[in-house]
Amino acid sequence: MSVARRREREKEARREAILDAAVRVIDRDGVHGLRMDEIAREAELSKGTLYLYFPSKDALLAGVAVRRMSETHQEMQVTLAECPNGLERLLAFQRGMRQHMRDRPHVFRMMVEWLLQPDVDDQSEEFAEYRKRLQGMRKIVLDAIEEGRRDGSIRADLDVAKSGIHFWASTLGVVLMERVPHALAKRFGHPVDTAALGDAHEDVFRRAFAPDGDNT
Amino acid sequence: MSVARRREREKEARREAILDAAVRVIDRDGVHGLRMDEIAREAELSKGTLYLYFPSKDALLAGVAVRRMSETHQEMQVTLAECPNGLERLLAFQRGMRQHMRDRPHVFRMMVEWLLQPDVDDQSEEFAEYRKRLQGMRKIVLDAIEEGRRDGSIRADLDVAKSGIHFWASTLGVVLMERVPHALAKRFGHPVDTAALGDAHEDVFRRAFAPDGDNT
DNA sequence: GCGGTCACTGACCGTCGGTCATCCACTGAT
DNA sequence: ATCAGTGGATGACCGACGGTCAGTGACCGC
Repeated sequence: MSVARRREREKEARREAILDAAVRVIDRDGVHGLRMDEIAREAELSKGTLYLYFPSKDALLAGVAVRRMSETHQEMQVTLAECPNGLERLLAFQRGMRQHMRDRPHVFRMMVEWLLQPDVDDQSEEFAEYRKRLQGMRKIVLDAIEEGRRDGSIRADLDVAKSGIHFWASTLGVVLMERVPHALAKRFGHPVDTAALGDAHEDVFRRAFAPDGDNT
Repeated sequence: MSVARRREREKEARREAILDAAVRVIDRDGVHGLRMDEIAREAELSKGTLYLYFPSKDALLAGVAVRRMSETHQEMQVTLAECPNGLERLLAFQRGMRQHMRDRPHVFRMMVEWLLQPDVDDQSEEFAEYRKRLQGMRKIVLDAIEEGRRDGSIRADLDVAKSGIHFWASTLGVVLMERVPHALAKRFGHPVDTAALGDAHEDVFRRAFAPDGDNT
């Protein structure tokens, strides 16, 4: 009775093919204005079929996001392992996040955009997986701060949870502004030096987290 | 020939009435899922009429945003004037922004959401006005840093433009996360202490911007 | 009172996420 | 070989929503 197994394999393959198609469309046309019909066409399937594999557009996008999170996570493990202490690891994490957003601007922009939407479909399995990955990311931050406190690279009087969530929040802000230079220019009326953002970000947290009397 | 003048007055009044209606709808139902039909119904006008006064939904929202920016700006002038130095003014500005977002969660959330949209209609007069207000806000930040450098409350070796844009970016991140506790909880799988964000934010910049050797 | 203007209306359009009646290829039992 | 049953795939269709425009009527100057 290997038919059932083959069916299952094919089903999984098709699911992956749909995600592949979605990534191609996103990389080609951007996330903005991403249409299910377009993904269907790229995957050479009908739109209805997409809904056999994903309960909603949000779920499909969550599937794409999970892939990207997974890639980032893997790439970062190497870099993070090389860091001499907690503070450096924290800063490397933030650099890694920003780097990855630069590599896949559309995909990451998508992740951020629907992160802000209040009514995202969060009931899907895909979303549950996405949540898991995100928790993993967050754990990296918390662990790095914790370790930095132990190895002396970060002030011992810092509240880990508090600083962690704030580091996460401000990094989100930096990434957002780095990734929308065009929108920024529209709003501020002239180009903005987004390249400086990363520098400033790192410098600020280096100083804010350094033990007292250590302002290198 | 006062007819023309009266017409103009009435036109302005209707425009304001539409904005009033929009604000009421937003305050009642939230920005999410805001429909032009709903604004029209609230204003006791037909949808077509809205488009006689605003070229697009984005423009109408920009009109609402301008109102809010104006309110914030006014309220903040008082507080800012009382600050003893540049650093305190900078921090007061950030507190003011966060405070206002707390008072008008829906409206401010809207501003942020379509700030992230790449294809917002930015050709309208309303948007131009919005841009002007935003530049005003940004100027407060830059001036505060500049003044802080002069009065010694902020490190003299800071690059004003660089630090300014970063302060703006990270404040944006903090505000975003403060304002979406529900979405945060969804993603992190448990409630997040957003109240701590403001504290941490202030603490970080106090330390990062303080002159060397001054870690109070 | 009459032609012209102007604000206003609401039925209608195009787009897009999502649904469902239907079809068709394949399977396994007879 | 045949055929009922299964399940994957289809695409026409729906409803929601931003935006449009031909038509209406109130008011104005003449």
